[in-house]
Amino acid sequence: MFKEIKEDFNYPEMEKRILSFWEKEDIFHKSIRIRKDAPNFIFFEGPPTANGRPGIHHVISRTIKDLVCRYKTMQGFKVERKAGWDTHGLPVEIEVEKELELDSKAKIEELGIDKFCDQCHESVFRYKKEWDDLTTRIGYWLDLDKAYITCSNEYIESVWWILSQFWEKGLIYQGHRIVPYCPRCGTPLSSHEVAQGYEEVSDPSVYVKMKLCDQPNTYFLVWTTTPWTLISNVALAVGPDIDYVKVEHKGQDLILAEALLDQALDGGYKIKERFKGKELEKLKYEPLYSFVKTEKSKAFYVILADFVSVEEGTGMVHIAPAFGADDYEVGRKYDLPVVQPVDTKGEFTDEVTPWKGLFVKDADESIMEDLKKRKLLYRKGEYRHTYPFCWRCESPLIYYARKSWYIKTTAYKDKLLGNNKKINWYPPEIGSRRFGEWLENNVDWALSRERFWGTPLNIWVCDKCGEKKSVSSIEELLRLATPDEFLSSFKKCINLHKPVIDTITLKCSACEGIMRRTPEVIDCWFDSGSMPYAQWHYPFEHKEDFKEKFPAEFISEAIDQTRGWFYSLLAISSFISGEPAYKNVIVIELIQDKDGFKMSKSKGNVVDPWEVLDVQGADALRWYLLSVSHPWLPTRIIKDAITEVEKKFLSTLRNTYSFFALYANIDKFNPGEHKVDLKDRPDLDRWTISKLNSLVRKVTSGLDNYDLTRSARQIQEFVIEDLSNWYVRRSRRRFWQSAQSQDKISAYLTLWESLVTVCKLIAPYTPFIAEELFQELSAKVDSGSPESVHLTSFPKAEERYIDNGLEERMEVLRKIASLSRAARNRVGIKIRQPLAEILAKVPKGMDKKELKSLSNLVVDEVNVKKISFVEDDISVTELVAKPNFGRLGPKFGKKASLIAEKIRSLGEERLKRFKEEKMLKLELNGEIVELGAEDLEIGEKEKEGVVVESENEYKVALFTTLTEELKDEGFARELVNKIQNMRRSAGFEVMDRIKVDIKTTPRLNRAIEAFDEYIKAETLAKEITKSGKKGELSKEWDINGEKAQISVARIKR
RNA sequence: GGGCCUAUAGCUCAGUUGGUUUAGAGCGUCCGCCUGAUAAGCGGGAGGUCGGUGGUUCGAUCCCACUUAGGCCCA
Repeated sequence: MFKEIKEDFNYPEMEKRILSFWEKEDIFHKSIRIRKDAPNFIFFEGPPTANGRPGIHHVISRTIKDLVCRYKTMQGFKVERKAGWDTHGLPVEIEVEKELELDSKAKIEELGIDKFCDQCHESVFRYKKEWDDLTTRIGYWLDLDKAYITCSNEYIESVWWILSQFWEKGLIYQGHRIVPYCPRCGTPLSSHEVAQGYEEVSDPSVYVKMKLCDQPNTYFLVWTTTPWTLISNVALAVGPDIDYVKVEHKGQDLILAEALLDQALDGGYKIKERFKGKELEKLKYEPLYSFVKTEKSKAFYVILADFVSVEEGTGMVHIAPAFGADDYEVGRKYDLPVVQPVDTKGEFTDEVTPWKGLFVKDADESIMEDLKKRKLLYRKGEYRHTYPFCWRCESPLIYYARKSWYIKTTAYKDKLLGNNKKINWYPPEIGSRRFGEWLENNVDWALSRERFWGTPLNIWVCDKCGEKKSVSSIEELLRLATPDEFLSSFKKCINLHKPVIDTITLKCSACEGIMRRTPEVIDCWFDSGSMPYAQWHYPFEHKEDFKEKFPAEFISEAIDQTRGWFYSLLAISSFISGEPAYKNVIVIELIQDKDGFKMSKSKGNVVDPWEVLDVQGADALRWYLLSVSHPWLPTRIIKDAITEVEKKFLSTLRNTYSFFALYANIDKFNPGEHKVDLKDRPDLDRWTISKLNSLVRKVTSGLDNYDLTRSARQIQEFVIEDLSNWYVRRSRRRFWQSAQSQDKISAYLTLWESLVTVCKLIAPYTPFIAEELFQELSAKVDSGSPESVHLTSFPKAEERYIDNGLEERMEVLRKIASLSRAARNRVGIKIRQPLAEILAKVPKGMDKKELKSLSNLVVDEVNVKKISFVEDDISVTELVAKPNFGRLGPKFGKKASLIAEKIRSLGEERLKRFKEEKMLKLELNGEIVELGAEDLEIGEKEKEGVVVESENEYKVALFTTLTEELKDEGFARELVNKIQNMRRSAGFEVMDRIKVDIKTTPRLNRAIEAFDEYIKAETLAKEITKSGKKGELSKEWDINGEKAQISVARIKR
């Protein structure tokens, strides 16, 4: 028996049942085990950070990963899926800082770095269970037990090894990095943190004069909004191609950009000279301040920079490399000194005598005062702009140079670009545009972070001679370590994290001094980018695993990873292995709320995945996410739309199965016991199987090209339109017939084969319903069937079953059926009333004989006696002409109405000719009148007794004249319908035999006599009497205008 | 501020890479059909200045420029 689907069917409940089946039978691992000798399909799991709750946006990436892995498994690959956890990084620290109410680095140090890191470690795993639950619930098959964890000693050791490889090649160096820095918290902020704290403020806007060395009474006019950085000025930048002028103004010569003259200067001026920016290069000027001893030859001259614009200021940009990223970059190019007389609290150092100890921004006023006194201040005002503030303490941030370690990725930029070209990006433009263009502008990777919870940078520096050592393994660390009490306790319990690792010192190989670890940890993107190696603890263990499982065939993450994981994987693998770490990548856009806004806790528009999973279920959510829009387009999550998906697709599939189960159970039909060759099945069945195989072909090629959405839509289209709405609907009577004919068996087999194949096609998408139906349709009835749909092979398209001509002809017929229904609809003749004939015009070139053989389907569907096909236009309409009075009136005056009458009476022939010639001559009382194209409109009118509907190349003419015979049949159909309704409302069983009594008019009686057998067969009636005696149920009806009292009663067997 | 993505019916999306006729689906809505898949199924109608403005062109939803809104990344 096939399980019939109950009315209270509940998706989440079904899914949970399937989950426990998978778990009990270990289907996931079986699916890998049965492929143990198969070729690998390598998948890398991008590690999520488990210190926050998983959201609905995680469901989409996990669904896509799961889908591809399941598909490839069914395609015959061994697909191992090792889970991973990203555990380090600033977000974790911030979370813990909040929990422990710490608001600065000093507070963390006060608490103890060891305690802080312990807390971070714990925090990272706090939500792991929730992640595991969600992962399992949505059906994402992942090896959670074998997960790699980025904060484990093994993982860190691999990362160290990778870092030491960079070091060996001289690709790690120390420089400065300009970071947004909070002087109160004493910490740099990540860009994410900075973005949270922009506010609009007023800052000073000052124009300062800087005197040229070699020209008397001549000044550069310079603009800035941060006067305090003028103390650290070392150069002036101009745009090489910008036009500059020297003007005479208030008794002095000033140099500035021509475009900004009127904006910058107060009052009149006279232009004395013009030059391009590049002509100014190397011109020396006198420094404003010299608190910091700087070699004069190395600074205080004009440099060229592309970032200079003429949008505001003077086109002369003041350069202080310690306080601006652009400044620093261009400073490196010109080898400018980094002057930084500001301490970590944001206060001037002792060198800056007048303002020492003052917070830099508080010195602005006084500095401007000083410049004014020295007559170097041209003008000051206010400037409104957005400026970043610390999200924690609201102090203004300053851009500040910090010592930082870099990886010289620019040294192998060409390799990165070349490797990027080897990656298939979905969609491709991410690879070529967003990612590719960004790679073109690659800058060295700022590796270090001045934080606590991260992989410690493996570089030790000698106190005495500055010698540096990059430690590549734990073994090497222990070998080189200074033997002391710290080392002995370290050996007992290896912990590579801060602060323990900082207690380990090394002997300097150069000078016998003591080497201490540089205090920084590394960017956590380096951790995750190392996963191809570190997940295997390579090269210390699993060398074979690594060799087999690199690079990944496929990864998929959200678009915010472009500069994150997508880059770090590429940057590390390009150096270590010379290849990209992944060959195919699906980039996912972010999930938005129902109004297209991004979800955020503060907006309160976050959708909890469990709300959906507990109501609509995982399959509905998965199908929604994949079918509704391409992963790389922003997808809105709308709960009602998920319900729609469930109703539309999943329920249609379920109903189709249910239909099969209902009749198969009645007939005790076992698909394994029957066989009908395809060539012996009716056209409709061969069409269905052809469509099915076409579908398999399309879906396979879509999935092979990672086009998941298109394939989903094609499956949906097949199930709803072809299988349910055409095959089942047109075949219902075949299942209903009582004899076990070959036709009936064909119908069963065709539907069964289609359903089983669909189960396999959707198994990667909606693994639960696929399993549920497969269990019933195959696992239970077929002893040779695998125990789970996920252990089967993906269907292969049987090309020999695909009959394009047949598919095309069916399309034509469906079109005709649809037009015929529209025609009936328009004249209000219901389907139950048979009509004599339709005449159908089909596109040229269609084989009318072949069409004819299929046409019984339409004859039945639209209830006509005959259908004829023609290629030429159907002559069931006639042309009619309508006079255009708007034109005729002015043109002919009084004669207009006469002409109009003539126009109306024009014959078909003349109108046709007019249509071609666009001109017409009429004779009017012996006078010839000439009419143009716009004087009359030509329309079409249906001939009497015919209704025409048309669309594009199709046209259908329905003949509506009713003969008495047709009326008889209409009555009979009407009676059958009423009797059936009565059977059901009386609660009779499907197979019950009945007797019918109809007391009615002579006209209806005639019809009953004519269709006696038909009525009895349709309603399972043994006899039809006319006594008027009431049965179990009696009712008065109006049958097409004839009164009738119908009674039904069961016949006891 | 810079780069990139998105915008088509009330809603969710196709499509237009190749320029011209009537821009298509589903849901919703209205009307109707079917009736042993029935708490199911089917059809039809209405609904669009293809985000806005300007340009190129004989002709633009599509190409170009600008612009608005949303998103991502970077400053």
